[in-house]
Amino acid sequence: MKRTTIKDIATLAGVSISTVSRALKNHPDISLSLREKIQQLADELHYHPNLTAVQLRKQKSHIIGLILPEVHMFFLPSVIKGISEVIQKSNYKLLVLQSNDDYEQEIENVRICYENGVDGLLIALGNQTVKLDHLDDMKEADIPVVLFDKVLNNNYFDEIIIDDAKATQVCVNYLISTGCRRIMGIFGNINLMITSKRLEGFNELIQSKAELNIAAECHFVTNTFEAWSYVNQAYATFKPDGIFAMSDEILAGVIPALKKLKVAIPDECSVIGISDGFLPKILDPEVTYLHHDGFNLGNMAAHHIIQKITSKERNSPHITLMLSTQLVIKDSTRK
Amino acid sequence: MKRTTIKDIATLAGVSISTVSRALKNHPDISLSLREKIQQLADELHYHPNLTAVQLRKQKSHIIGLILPEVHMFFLPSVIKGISEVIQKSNYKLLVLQSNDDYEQEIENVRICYENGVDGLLIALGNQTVKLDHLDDMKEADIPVVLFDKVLNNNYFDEIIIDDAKATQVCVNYLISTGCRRIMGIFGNINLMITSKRLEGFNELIQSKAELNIAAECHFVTNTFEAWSYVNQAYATFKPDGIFAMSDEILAGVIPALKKLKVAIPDECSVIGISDGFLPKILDPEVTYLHHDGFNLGNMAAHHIIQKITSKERNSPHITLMLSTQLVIKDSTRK
DNA sequence: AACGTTTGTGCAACCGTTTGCGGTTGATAA
DNA sequence: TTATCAACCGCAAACGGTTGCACAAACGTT
Repeated sequence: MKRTTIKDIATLAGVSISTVSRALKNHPDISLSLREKIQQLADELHYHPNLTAVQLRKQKSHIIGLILPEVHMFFLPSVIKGISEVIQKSNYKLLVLQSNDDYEQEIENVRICYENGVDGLLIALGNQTVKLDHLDDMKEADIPVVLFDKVLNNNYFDEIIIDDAKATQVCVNYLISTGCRRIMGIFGNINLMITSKRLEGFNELIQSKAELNIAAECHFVTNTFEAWSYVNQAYATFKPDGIFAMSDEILAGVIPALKKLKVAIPDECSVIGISDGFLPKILDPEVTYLHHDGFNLGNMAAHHIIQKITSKERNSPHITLMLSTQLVIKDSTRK
Repeated sequence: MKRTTIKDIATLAGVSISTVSRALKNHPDISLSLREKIQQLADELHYHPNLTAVQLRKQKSHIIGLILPEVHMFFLPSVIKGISEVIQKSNYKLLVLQSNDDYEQEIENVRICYENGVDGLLIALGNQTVKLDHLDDMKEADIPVVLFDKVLNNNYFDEIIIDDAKATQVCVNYLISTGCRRIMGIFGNINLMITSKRLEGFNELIQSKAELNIAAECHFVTNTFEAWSYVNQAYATFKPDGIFAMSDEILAGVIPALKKLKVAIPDECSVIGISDGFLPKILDPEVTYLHHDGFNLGNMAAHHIIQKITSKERNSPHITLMLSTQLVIKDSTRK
């Protein structure tokens, strides 16, 4: 069955399609009686506007592209939720694409967004991405782009992140303040700016505490399982008394590894991480973490892109939004 | 800067737009030399087709709607991943909408999908949904719809699920076979068919083992925290020696609660659940679970909807796809 | 009676592509 | 020379709406 169009209504009502179009959006030009008649007719015929046609005519889609490296259970679900909530409330829709940490795929995804006429693009970069050339078309077409979480230094596209270096320092500093002197830092993929910044913060802090003679060791993993097996294998040799996990994904490997090794947390070894806040609740013992709220991040990102879409001010300068974070102290660290 | 259209290319090449259109898709009607010239021109101008226009003309969007009750960290991420992977490989795109377990919102989301001209719809129902009237427009417009995970009995729309009753029975039966005689079942929202089926399976099994005189108690919760607090409060009074958790979300509350109560798992109380398989890896002790693979579910759902979209056979009979499951035995249950 | 004004509606162009059909070439065969 | 036929390309309608503008009728004003 073909869906009913504005034209069908026009024929039935004996008026022109422009009249129907106006009547359906309550344009005061059309007499009230006619408006009501047409609206009722539309209801009866189950009329729904064809947004594709509207899109074409109005040259805007009310669609926002969301490109993610990968959808896994950590952090991203709350980000998606945060984004989606704001987007839907503002009558936008979300085109979600996965890049699988593959640069080619990411390029492809940007292209898809472009061809589909998204009004804006939210993107978290994959770990192979080292330049932003693939966003050039967006730039030229004046389509707002906001980078979040996994970003790259640039002076054009806005970004929403946390102060990674500082966040890391807060964590490590807390470990030190509770007496840790042999600290193991476990980080994600080193290609990501999020990782290099956190690593930088880590190293800086350790150096600034040179007088305490702290032994530190860093390692990079790409998923929970790698984190698990690294700790499992390296714990005995380095014998840390404190471990910093830069993300939930890593944290989820660290704790089980320590438990398998029967290391007492925090008596033998403290654990701290940067986390969304949910995982710590289900791990045993509860983990002390720097709270990095994914939902909030999603909210901000969505609000920001919508604001950029709506505002005429397209040549506003590049800005970086820093989210605030907060240390939540639990049982995984000494007091 | 306006994006270049087929018309711009036509003007520059001194040919008509139809020629350009054909040349760009390598139509043999156009001479090879002209084709190459036009394609090169298109490259230079960074031409990208306007899919909105194509959509309107061809009357198909290559967009598939995905409606979810809520995006949380359990199960759904792998489902999304599974869907997304297949969809993208087949050159489709995903419009993702959240219903927040709100019926009105779900109706709205279906409407959005319809108006945006999705070629197909994948939907997991919210817990308020008791009828499928909101899918009538889809039915009339002959747009394929596939229900997955959270479904409702019906004889029109295809569904992809597991055999919930049987899955539950496998779990509970295992508990019994290892000696449990006081079994606590913790289930999700009772409005969901997924819950009622599992509950049904649970009760049936208990009854079929009447000669063993098994004490059973069921309770319904809506999230991890509720599961946690229920176990925390009800454990002492019922004193179960085995707990069945119907999902990851619940499992994530059960284990921490038992640990807080210092209940030895599995010595004092066994735990078993239906799970995606990831959570058990990070909980301590590792949980025995019936593996319900979200990624696979996503894959199947995506394949199925695409198959329905592509096949001309629109009046094929309603079918229910049952996914297979497998019991994975770990430390949380006695051997 | 002639003239603005308001009110209500229709015309037609436009958004960017696709595609059936028809027309123009030049070459080949009769 | 002329009919035939590929090969190659353009015309124009169509997809389903939106919107500036013209226009007709009805109304009140001097």
